[in-house]
Amino acid sequence: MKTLSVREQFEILSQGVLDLVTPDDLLAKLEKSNQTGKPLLIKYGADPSRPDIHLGHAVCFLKMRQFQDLGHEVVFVIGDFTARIGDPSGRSAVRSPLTKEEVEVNARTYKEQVDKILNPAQTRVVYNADWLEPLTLREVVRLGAQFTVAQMLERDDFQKRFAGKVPIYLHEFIYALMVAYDSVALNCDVEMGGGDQLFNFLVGRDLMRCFGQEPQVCLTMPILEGTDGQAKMSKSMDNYIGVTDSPEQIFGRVMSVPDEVMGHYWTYLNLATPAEWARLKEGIDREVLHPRTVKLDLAQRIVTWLHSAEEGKRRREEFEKVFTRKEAPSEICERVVSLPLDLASFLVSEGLVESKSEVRRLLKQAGIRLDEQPIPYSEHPTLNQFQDGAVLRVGKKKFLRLRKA
RNA sequence: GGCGAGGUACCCAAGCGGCCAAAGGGGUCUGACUGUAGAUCAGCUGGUGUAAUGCCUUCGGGGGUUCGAAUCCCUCCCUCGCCA
Repeated sequence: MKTLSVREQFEILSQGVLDLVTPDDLLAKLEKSNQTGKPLLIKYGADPSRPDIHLGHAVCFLKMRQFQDLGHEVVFVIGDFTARIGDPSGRSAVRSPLTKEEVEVNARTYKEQVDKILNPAQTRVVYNADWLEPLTLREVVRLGAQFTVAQMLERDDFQKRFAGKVPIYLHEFIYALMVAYDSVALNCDVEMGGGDQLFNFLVGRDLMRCFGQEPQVCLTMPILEGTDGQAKMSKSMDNYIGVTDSPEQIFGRVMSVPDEVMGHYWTYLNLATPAEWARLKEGIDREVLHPRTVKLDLAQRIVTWLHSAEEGKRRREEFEKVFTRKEAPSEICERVVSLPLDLASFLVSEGLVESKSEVRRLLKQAGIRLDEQPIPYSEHPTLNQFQDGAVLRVGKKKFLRLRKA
């Protein structure tokens, strides 16, 4: 397809991947597609109970986009079957089952976000309940007969939990089989996901063989660290940057990423080639480039990508204004208030602070300011006067402009 | 089915009749320093507030003993392990 040779396609597609099982299979599939003119089917399993897409997902989507640009087709498998059953194993969160309607709403939200990165014309959405629901117990048991418990326990996650005496539920094995069966149902060519999915993908590969299909290529991408630089990016860790977050949020969150993982953001998100990043890194190490500047560039690039060049520039200026020069942001929510103002109740009702006790705590620690002057602690903090347009600031990031009635 | 070990706040984990809103660590948050990074230091970390040895909620659920229970008893639920 297009003007690129199979070899060139392969080079592009295999760049930056974490696992590729196997390179030869991918080459063969590309070759076949090239000859028959039939696009490859790229599968991606989406969890409809978590419709928020963040930069961690984007690492995969960008790779999928490359496939699309080479003429291939992406299929999102919405895991509505499992979502509608619910997952009782979650120790922390009790994942309650979703209704059909909720799944549909989430799937639509999902698609909208995905369209920011992928080409909608080459993106298909399917629901796995369509083929999982009709399976009989007989068929499920037969699927189970293809694998041994020892094979299942090979999965890193299971192994750790088993060793750590953390419960592993039987249905988790079954879920792994179902993900694999999705691949059979679709007869897909490539399955894509994060590095932690490799095991599931390999199960799919084996299962396809059992069904006499050409086994899928398993392609995983490196996991992007969250803004804490530690755990992988995820909503539950609250260390994520959503693709639909506001430009301001995105910019701020990127700036809070530790320097050590900044390179991953640059390279995993295709904002720099490894060579380009190496050059930036060298500049930082030789102290000709300030790491902050490199991060500002990064934040600007990401905002530009997910919003617009104009926003990117604006956000950068705004950031420098607020945090480098410590000025108030140019856009602040305004509230008309009347005096005297019960500060604690006001801050809580405005949602700036969780509770009145916290207001007290913040006051004690000089964390609430009026026009950059810390408000002194008192048991019943009351504002008796202020200049019209004065700026109330809570911590580093929350601002509110006060207007007189 | 039998035996044993467990279930404590956002997470890990101590406590095992009152001084327990519950040690310690991690994380969050605030302040200093700074580059809204990291490191470091200091502080905070259930709510309410006539400010207090007060009240309400919180030590798996329910019930009981007691002036008083995270702590003792009963019962139920759940997890882990060993043996069947």
